[in-house]
Amino acid sequence: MRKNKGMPMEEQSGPLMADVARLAGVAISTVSRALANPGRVNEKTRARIDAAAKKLGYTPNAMARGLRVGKSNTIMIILPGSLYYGVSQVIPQVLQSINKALLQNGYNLMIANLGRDAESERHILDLAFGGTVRGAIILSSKLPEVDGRSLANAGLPTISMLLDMSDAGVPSVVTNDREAVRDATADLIHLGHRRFLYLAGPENNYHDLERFSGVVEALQEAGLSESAVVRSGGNLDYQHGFDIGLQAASDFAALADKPTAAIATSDDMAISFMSRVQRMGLSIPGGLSIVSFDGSPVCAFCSPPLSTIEQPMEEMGQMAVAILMAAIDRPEQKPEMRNVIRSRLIQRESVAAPVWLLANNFN
Amino acid sequence: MRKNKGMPMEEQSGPLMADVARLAGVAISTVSRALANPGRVNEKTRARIDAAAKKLGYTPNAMARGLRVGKSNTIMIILPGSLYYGVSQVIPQVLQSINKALLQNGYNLMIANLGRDAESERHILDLAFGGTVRGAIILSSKLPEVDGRSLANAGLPTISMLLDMSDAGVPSVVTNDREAVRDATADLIHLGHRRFLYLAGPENNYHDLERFSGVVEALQEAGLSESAVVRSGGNLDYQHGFDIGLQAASDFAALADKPTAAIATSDDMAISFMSRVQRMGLSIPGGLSIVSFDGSPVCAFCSPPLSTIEQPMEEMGQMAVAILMAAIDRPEQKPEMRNVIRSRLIQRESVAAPVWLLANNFN
DNA sequence: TTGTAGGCGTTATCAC
DNA sequence: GTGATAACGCCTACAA
Repeated sequence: MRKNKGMPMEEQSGPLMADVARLAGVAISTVSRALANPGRVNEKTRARIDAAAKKLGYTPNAMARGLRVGKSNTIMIILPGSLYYGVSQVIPQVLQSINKALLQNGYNLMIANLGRDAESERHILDLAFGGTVRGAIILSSKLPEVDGRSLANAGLPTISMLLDMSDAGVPSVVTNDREAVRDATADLIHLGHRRFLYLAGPENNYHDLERFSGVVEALQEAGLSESAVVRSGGNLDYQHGFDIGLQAASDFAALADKPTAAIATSDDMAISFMSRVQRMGLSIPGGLSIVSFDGSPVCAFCSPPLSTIEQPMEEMGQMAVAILMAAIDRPEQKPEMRNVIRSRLIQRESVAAPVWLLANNFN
Repeated sequence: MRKNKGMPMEEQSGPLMADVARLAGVAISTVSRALANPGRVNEKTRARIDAAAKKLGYTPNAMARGLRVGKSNTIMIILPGSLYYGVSQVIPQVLQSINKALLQNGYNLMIANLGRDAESERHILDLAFGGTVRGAIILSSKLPEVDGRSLANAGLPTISMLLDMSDAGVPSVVTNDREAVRDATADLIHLGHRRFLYLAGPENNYHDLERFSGVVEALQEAGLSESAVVRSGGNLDYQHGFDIGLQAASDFAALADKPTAAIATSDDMAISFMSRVQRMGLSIPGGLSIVSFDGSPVCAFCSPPLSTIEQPMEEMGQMAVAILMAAIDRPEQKPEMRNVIRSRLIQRESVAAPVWLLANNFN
């Protein structure tokens, strides 16, 4: 019989370490050692203990261990409340790769959604300050902060992914958006394009700033004016990519001096944009070239197949976890603040030289 | 100074309940009550305690509470290792809706991946038997089971989603796949189609069985033979939907007696299939009608826009959580074993009457 | 190499 | 209404 002073009514829980110890005829502490530190215990005792544990189907209680050692073994990933999930599979890929990498390090993954409400911030801070999690990977631009508490001073190892938060002191894993877009734009210029349409996500978002800068840099390098690019969008979230594309198609239709190339900042917007302008009678890439962003597999099956800049999510997830693990295990060692993974342009048939150049080939 | 007998070196942790008690000038137990059970404590004391807690930035330690009450407040979602993430956004939507619903009930969401390896099964069982999680939502057809332990007898409230596991005693939330496909097929028959191509996911998978049965039922009801449908695929995972579609296009090309309608069991396969057969010169829906499955938003922007059967993920997630909460809070009450949410066919331009019927309209 | 014992931070019971 | 106190299950410093 167990004692039951000060305890609530309880359904039967599984076997305890004490049960294993009794069956193996040793002290509890020996069981603990045998399980956690097999080297520090006699081989024969260890075998007896293992057998007993297996026989009872013993599983250590994670919360008791966590409380005792003052460390949890779960990591939280903070996803923006308005989660972007388009054709790009970014989120599932991130989750998959992070979870896999964490598992190999003995950690679990917990999901937290960061909305615009104080409630979701409070929840995340509870997770952080309540010792539930041991570290965080954040995919949102804002650090949770509400009534005095802030993730920034939770003493919680935190890594940012996709967005550069190194300014806020958070080590970040990002892609070279700007460079990739600059190169893609330079390619278009090289093909003869001189007038561009840029499809923007939410204005002033890190990605928008980076990617648009890439366009502008390419124009400057080619001696072209910034006025060579027309911006569309800026008021909708990436989540509404399809709507951005539709709006951009309207904008395009209304332009007197038509661009010959479009640069979309997500595959969603590229796809709906392309669909709509084709329906308007425009031919692609003949009448308009399109380059897009995200590297969604489905782009290969658009008509025409869509050129797109791929983001190596698998690699980014692995690196984020590696940096996080280092931050946990060796806190004294200052991590690299900005970690860049290279994007790759996947070239497909949505890009060609502009028609006027093909027609009168004298440039 | 804190005592430190038998304890490892420790970095400073946050304020404790004892600190709040000291600052408020009450006993620890009163603080505990004030925070968890505000009604059972004097209004003025409660206010003093709240103020003290806020001032110190106190956050209760979740593991200590969990250990004490013998219950955790996290739920795990078990995702298949070969995670299907195509254009359909099924997984992100599921996660989003489940997480949101759990949050409202005060629970956290933990991710677990169930691969084909014993290691991942062991990990999940550790979570279950180690008291880390309070319940599980499983999206995989196999219940983790390894060396004696099985999720089936972990005493862990478990709900299946997408797949019907009611046979295994697991309450399930599913869509009416079969019925939806039957109706869609009946529509095609009604339009005049008499010969069909069926694009299958992995053979004998629950979804494949259900959906193909739907096709066969419709044929039978119309007095047509089962030989009216040709199956393609069956050897690849849904994850490789694009490849299934490409293979189906080859199969289609090789058929002497061409089907006039195709039924795809995921949007991915429909999209790559359509892309490939169009490239072969086939016109859609003129030469071939296509109906697909998943309801991916991108289908609206295919050319032609793709008819697809939508799965209401949001609703399914909410129901799964509702049932899980009931299973946790009222274990004596037997839950409904099979919970069906209706799918909806989104009709678009990829479906039309077969050409021969349009041409000689005498049937 | 093994056993003893104290305590991680919280909550529930019991007594006042 | 409030305070003292004993657990929850495990780990580790220390003694043997």
